[in-house]
Amino acid sequence: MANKITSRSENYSEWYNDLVKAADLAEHSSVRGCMVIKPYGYAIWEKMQAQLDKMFKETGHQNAYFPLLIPKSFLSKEAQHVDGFAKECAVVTHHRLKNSPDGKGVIVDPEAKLEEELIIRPTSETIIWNTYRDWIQSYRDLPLLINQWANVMRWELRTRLFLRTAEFLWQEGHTAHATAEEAIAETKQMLEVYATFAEEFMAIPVIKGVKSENERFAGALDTYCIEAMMQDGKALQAGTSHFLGQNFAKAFDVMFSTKENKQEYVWATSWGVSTRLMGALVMTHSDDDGLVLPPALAPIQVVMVPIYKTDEEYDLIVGKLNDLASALKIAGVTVKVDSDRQKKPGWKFAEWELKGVPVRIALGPRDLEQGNIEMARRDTKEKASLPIEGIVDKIAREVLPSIQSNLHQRALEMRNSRTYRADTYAEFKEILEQKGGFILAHWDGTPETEQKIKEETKATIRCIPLDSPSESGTCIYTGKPSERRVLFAEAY
RNA sequence: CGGGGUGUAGCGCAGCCCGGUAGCGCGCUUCGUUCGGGACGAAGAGGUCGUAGGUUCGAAUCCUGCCACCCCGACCA
Repeated sequence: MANKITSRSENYSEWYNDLVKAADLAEHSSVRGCMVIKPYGYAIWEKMQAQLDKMFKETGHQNAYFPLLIPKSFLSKEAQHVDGFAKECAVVTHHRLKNSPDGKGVIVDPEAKLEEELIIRPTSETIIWNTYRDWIQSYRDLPLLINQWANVMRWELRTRLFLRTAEFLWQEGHTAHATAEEAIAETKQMLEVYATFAEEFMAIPVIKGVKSENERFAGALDTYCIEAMMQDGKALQAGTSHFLGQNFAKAFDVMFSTKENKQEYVWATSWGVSTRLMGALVMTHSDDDGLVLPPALAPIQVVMVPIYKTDEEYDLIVGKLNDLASALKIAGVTVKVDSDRQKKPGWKFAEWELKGVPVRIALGPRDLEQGNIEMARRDTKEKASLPIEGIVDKIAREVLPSIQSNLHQRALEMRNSRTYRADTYAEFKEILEQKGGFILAHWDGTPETEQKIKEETKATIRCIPLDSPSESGTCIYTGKPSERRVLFAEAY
């Protein structure tokens, strides 16, 4: 094996790092905490972007772009917001370099100090709401539905490829509305968009819910989220949608005239998903042999490997594969014919498995004689010899959709088998220590109790699931009354 | 921010304890043979040993400072 991957059972975290590098998704850069997203990884991100962008536009949003740099004073206008982000901001203080006196390299020119420092955006609420003040005068300007694809920077003390990097790529939607009801509806709508995207395209089952006060976005009245379970039983927040109330409108003085010509503050939402979704994709489906990609997001859905000995055979077989590839492309399938003559078939099989290509086709003289072709599925590792006749249709209509739904099903079963109900604190702790996973339990609704549980067990409330039925019970920690179970887990 | 680790060829590492002018595997280049699960042979190319200073006739190796990155923990809207 050229690229050896630590097995999941041996060390899940090492497996993840090995896999991200071996599958050529990303690598560490020479900048602390910042990664280089490699072409294959970026291609997956582009597929995600394309789909999400389409869904945003279908729900009436437009893209725009705001500055990377935010004046320091903006950040402090919303008190909770600055509290949440102050500790992880990169700050621009100067605008010029000059040759150092000793002639070795350059230094920051002390004379080029900025009047006001600029913050590299950790998120764009402040710069955007400062801009919205000029864009919104009347109820006729509302709703304002904007999305931005951008990079942001949060000076994280501990980083991990895709899951938590100092700089990451994301989209952030920022909308403005005339009423609270409309803003709340928008918040929920975007949560649905994220959930649909996760389930149908990423094949990741998610739990929709509301964050507790402790976990809420800094400056939001409510944070809605989707939570997914990774293979090690830990939770990963896969997307958030915030109802911001009038907090930012008040901080940035964004008012509009109603039909009755009264001045009112605007209601806001923001919502985002990031390259962290790449980490979720890896940790939901992949195995010890490498990446496993859902067809909907695979940059290459079908790879074809020719088997041959002579030049004549090579020409014949690659020609045949090219024909099949053309037919598949017409059927809407993305294909690569791996016609590299330097690499042997065995090498290619291993390589494309590592990269998670959903379907692999191999064609050799033996198959050709019998009118057959070998097809292998990445999800189940099944290999089958099938008639060439009808193979295009079978792959496009049957196999790829089947892989997509199988991955989702498998992930759902994994999650279900590791979701528990706990009625006592002892039970709760035992599940966390011995099994890990999601725990549905009663909670008294106070931040203090949540904090205590977190300190003692590392588990936090991932969300209050939207679909959790009301059920009276008592808090596992304090014994106080509770009306519904909430979702606890250790989180990434 | 606390603890640990690592910086030597594109990548992964050995050499350091015990100082003598740098080596292995993969990859790369050329040629030939191979090709149904990570082929083989031959010939090549490639290194300011993180950095600054010190000790010494001589430093990748010993000493001191600095820098960077990684891992574990705390933190993480």
